[in-house]
Amino acid sequence: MNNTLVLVVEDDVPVMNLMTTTLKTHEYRFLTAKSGTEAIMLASSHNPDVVFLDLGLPDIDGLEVIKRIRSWSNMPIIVISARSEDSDKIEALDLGADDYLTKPFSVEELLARLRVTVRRLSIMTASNDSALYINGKLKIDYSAMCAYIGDEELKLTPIEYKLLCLLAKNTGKVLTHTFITQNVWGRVSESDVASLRVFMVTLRKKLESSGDRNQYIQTHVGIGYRMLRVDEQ
Amino acid sequence: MNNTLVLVVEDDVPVMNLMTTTLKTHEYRFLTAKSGTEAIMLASSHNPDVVFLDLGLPDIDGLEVIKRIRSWSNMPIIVISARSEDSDKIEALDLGADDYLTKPFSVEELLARLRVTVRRLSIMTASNDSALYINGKLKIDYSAMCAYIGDEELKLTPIEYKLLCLLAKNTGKVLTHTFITQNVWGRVSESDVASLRVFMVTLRKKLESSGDRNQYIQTHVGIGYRMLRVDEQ
DNA sequence: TTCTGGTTTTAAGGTTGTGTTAAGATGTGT
DNA sequence: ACACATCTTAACACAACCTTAAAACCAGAA
Repeated sequence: MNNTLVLVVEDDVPVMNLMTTTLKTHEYRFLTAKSGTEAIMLASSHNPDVVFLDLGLPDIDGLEVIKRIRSWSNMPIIVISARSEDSDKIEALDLGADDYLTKPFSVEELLARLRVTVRRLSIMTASNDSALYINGKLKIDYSAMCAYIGDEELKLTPIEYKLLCLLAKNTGKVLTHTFITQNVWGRVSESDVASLRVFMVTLRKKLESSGDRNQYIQTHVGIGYRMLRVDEQ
Repeated sequence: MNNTLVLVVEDDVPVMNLMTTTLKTHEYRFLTAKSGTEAIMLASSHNPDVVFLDLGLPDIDGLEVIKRIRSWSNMPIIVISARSEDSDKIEALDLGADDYLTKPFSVEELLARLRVTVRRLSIMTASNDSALYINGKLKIDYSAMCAYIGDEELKLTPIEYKLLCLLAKNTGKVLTHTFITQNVWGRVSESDVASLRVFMVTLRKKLESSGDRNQYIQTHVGIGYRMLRVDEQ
């Protein structure tokens, strides 16, 4: 079973079908978008592992889609385009695309390049992430998606958990409001910052439960929040 | 100045020259190998950032070179080959190549794909590293958005922090009042210069806390301010 | 010395940002 | 449809921060 989630952005229905059936037969999970705005929304809300992006979209230019996604994420983007000029390739690659295939493309090559990308992702995550995060009494088991204070499991909602992980993975760094909302909600609107504040309250309360009086999360006025490394106690 | 080291593996001298002169003009550092065995030796001894690999080599098959390198390293390998069959591409990519260009290739595209690879490398390493400014006891961790005197963290307000960074990034240079206010407030009004003075007071006070008697910030009457480089003490 | 222009320092509003609560909206599973 | 959990939104008190003004200070020049 393959767990990779691919976002396919393509407005031409036959091509789209070709890609999705290919992905399906090779047991990839996938999402589809027929326009740039839809693509950006899905990319932010579902955080796919890879994006297949056609440049010729009905609404926004594909290059603009790359730019928007790159403003908040480094997710791999494989461009699949009918434009075969060198200048098009170079522009897309320099804007942040990871690969560029020209139509008509070979399905087998597409799959091979997808495998390259997935392989690279696994190398990156394997080397950087460890499954267990420990800071003071706080523990996070990423693979189990659980957090603990001491031995007691925290009952966190999905957003609270995401928020805690984001802070934990950046322990010591100040994260701006917009960075946080982009990574948690995948968008930035004023109201998200208000929500963020509410979540910080509940998250802090839960962290302080079980009599743990450590100050894990620090506020930076006008900027954002930071998770502190805490001494054992 | 570009610090990326590229290993170019190619037995055809004209093509080799094309690549090396291209790399030279774009200020990449590079090594060259004309055979598979030489390539493997150089790859292991110099640990290049990227490998350009021609598949048609006199001694070992290029695919074998990929296999050997992948047995101990994940360094990016960009294959450049005369074989344009899909099956060749797929085999190379599945053996561990990161990209595949067919000859004759566009120099500009090669450079663009090199930039993609370098960018990806920097993303992988940048996540943990933090850009650090050090001057006497003063430290600024830009990625964490924190400043320290010795080991003690300074509690700076947003404007104070911006101001300190601006001065630090221009250590040794005198910055005019208007330059500073433009960069901190994004506008220039008379009152901002008054505010600037107040901020200089508080900033200096915070820098002098913890008994650090270094004079970091110098006043230039009628002009502006300057951050001085300070001796260790 | 006194004056002058620029700077430092202090302190008092005024503005903005944050924590907190609670009610309403949304979603999910039964 | 219902109950339940979760999320969003709005409101408000409080804290942090910024601006402004005014006084003290410190040259150098008359």
